[in-house]
Amino acid sequence: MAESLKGLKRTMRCGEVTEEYIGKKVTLMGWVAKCRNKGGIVFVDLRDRSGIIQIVTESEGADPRWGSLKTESAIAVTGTVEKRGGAVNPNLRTGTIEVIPESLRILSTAQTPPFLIQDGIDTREDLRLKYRYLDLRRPELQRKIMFRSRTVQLIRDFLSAEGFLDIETPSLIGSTPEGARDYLVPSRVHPGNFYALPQSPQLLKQLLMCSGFDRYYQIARCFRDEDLRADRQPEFTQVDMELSFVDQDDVIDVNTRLLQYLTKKMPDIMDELGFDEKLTCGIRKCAEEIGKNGIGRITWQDAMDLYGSDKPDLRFGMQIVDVSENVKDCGFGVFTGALEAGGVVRGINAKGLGDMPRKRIDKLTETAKTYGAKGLPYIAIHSDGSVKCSFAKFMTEEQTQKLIEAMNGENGDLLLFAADSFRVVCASLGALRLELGEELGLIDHNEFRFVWVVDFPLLEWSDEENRFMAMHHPFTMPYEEDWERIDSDPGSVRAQAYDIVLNGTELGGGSVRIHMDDVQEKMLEVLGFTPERANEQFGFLLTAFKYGVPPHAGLAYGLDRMIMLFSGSDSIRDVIAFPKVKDASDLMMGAPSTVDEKQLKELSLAITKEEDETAVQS
RNA sequence: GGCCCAGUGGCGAAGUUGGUUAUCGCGCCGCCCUGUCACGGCGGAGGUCACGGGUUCGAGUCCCGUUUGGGUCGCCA
Repeated sequence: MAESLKGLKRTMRCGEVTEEYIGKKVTLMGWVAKCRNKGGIVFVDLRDRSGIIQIVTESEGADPRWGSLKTESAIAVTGTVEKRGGAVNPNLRTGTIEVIPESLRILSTAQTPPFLIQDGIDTREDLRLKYRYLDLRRPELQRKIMFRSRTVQLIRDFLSAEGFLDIETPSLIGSTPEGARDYLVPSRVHPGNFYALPQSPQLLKQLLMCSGFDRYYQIARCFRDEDLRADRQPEFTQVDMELSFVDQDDVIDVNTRLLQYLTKKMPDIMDELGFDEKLTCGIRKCAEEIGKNGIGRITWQDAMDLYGSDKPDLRFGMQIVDVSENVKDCGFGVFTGALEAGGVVRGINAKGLGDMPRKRIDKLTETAKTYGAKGLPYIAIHSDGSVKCSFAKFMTEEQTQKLIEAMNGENGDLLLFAADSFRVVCASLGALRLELGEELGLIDHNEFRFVWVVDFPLLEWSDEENRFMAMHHPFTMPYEEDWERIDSDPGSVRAQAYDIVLNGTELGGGSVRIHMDDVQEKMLEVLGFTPERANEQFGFLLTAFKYGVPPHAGLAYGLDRMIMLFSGSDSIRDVIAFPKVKDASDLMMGAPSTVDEKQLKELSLAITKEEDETAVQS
């Protein structure tokens, strides 16, 4: 059935054939996307990664197999390019030409695929992932994967021109239990000992700074054994970089220029690959904006206060308003109670939703509750001017009116409030803001809005651990002027840490690192490390820092997220060739799986009975 | 670990308060068609309604459990 390639050379890809080739002989190879057999004449759409071209055969003397080709078979065609004899197809790049074949080779006949190889299909994700190699044939995914490759090349071009060195760091490293759960790899030669796969090359890149490679970057695979999300895979790729003898502004500057470069270059690539014009246009607009004005900065505190999030979506307003002052003397216990407990009372104004039905408000309440709010007090100002306040009986007419004024409430507005700890209020109002912004159509999905979020807190209190934890990581440099409060008020110390945020998604983050040993020692002490444990875990780094460490700082992007956002994808899985599903398994390869008893023995591992039974069952 | 959503021929969906032979579109197979490109026409095959149990005279439909996938909270320094 299958024929060989012997004596044939592909001359170009399908989409690369242009009118210039009219009259010339070409050899094309690809997949049968569609076969339209009209009886006396057969049209075959031949597809490869570059696009589709039409092959036309008339019955007189043509290979009869043209009329009965199986879709998705791999074929080779030699023939002559001609101007179309019939109507042109304006939807196709090769729509004015076609190929009249001389010879056909069926390189491999395809079975009927389990789903259609087309854009816009609505097939179950698990089926698509089981046959990922077929799903990847769809033009939509082809475009995204090729866009990813081209973007990585742009990143390399830019960083290389800026003097960054691409240096690889190992994947088998020591485990550092701070932060995310590690993926562990058992050692055969050291029974009972384990490597960890890197969560990021953090410590290694800092050591490269000690070695004098003052500008480093790496497209680095990272691993975190945590639950998945639409924008989170257990195995993902970072664009990781570190610079010596620089401060925060230097890092932000070079990265702003990187993003300017990328957004400027991307649209042409996307046009070439056939992306949606609106999306490309959105990126062009963004490039123009940040090319002229750079990328704005917002402090972590402002981001939290105004948007309830450390990754604010700036594509729309609906800012959070603090009304603590306005309600501190009212009769509503929920408000006053929260204030007495050291919390805050804040609200958002959903313009135009004042007539929202009660059921929908209940749904919003559920959203607020997911984020820890105990309820959702609201004032609905109906379009006829009548006011429905869910806590009216605790308020005087005057107090309610003042509250409405403070919220800039007008007829037809819905005012939603949260009264709780700062954290809960931010989380719930921030989530409501996003939900309502979407509902009100305030978010333009072809718009791209960057922002640098700066001045993160150095530490974050953990109830679970009952201690302060590093918000970024334990090597993050505090602001000098805040450092004196490290004992008296550790929570108020700000860090020289920064995130780059795009449309409400954290694209990347970084910090200036501590290069002074007294600060580092104190930091580890505050984090609850005994000198012994610190030495055990980071001893190599602390020692290295004793031999002349340059001041250094860096940043790492989530490459998958970056590609996801710029390609207009809803899920990170669309821009990763072989992604994993929610429970971190691979539906195509069937990983993870059980292994031979022999392999376990070599690794000095034993599976406990209970898990063994589960393994046998599956 | 919690919560929410979904699973009906190969694919996507419909299926009413539980009621005869489970419906439609795409795909697939056969025949016809010389300018199609979402080709068209005629005909056909293809279903343990995710799995297990229960309620009922009767379950795709109701209940319980399981499972698979998605979203999300926790988690992700």
